[in-house]
Amino acid sequence: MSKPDISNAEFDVLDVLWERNPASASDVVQTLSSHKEWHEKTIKTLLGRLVKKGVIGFEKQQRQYLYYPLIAREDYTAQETESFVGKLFKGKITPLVAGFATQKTLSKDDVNELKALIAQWEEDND
Amino acid sequence: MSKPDISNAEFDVLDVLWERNPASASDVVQTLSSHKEWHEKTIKTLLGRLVKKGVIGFEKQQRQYLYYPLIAREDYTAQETESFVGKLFKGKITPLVAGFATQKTLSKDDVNELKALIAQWEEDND
DNA sequence: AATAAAAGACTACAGTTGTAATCGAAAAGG
DNA sequence: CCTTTTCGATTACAACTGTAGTCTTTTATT
Repeated sequence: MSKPDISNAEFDVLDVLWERNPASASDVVQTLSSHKEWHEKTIKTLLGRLVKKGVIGFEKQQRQYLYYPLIAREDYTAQETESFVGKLFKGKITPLVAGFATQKTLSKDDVNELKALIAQWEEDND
Repeated sequence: MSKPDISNAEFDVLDVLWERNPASASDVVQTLSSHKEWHEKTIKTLLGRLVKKGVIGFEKQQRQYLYYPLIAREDYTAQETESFVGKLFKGKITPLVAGFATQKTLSKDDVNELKALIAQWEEDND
């Protein structure tokens, strides 16, 4: 049951499928062509690897395959976030946010969103 | 000038040096022995790789080397955080915190710390 | 002094990753 | 029908990783 490791390149492909699903290999190639200079073959390889890892599935449509994700983006991000925060911040988000704040400068909107989030939390558990 | 990639195993070694520095190879072996079942040779290899990557340095003390980090943990975490948040949350921390909150449940203390952080921010930039 | 233990250097080796090229079958074009 | 294009499948191949083992040189030990 261990989460299959998804490499960086694989992630970019998977991310396309999370946005637009199902999609054929050439759909993915098209979508990625705007911001990546990857050869078509490279993308096909990555799709194949994701299939082998059980991260995405496909169904044949005539000769082409239509691919789709087998895991939800939220689940993936939740897991990754947990391990990331665990690894670098002893599992606490506050220092992450603090560090982020000092370096990236939060916008007023960001801060308001955070406040709203906290207010919501306090309303839920009091 | 590209930040050298630090692998997971390498990170664990580096993390020891961030806590206790300078340290000899056997110091690191000792420290890691409590929570990792790594062979001494493995750790030596990792130290060597970190040196080659320019992530840590050392100075000879008689026959042994004393290793020390060449990059600050804060700098490393800042960079990693930025790329992590950029990759998974379009660069916004709020959704990260939100996702974290729904899954990991924040403690009252966590929330208070966040509030303090925000209050501080608002005081600084108003 | 002879030998064993210990340190770092070098070597090993399979699995993963990035980045494709080639191969065989099928479909589309002429 | 024969040729070219297009799919997916298979193969390639070097760099990076995890995980040590061997070699050489020192320094303890007996």
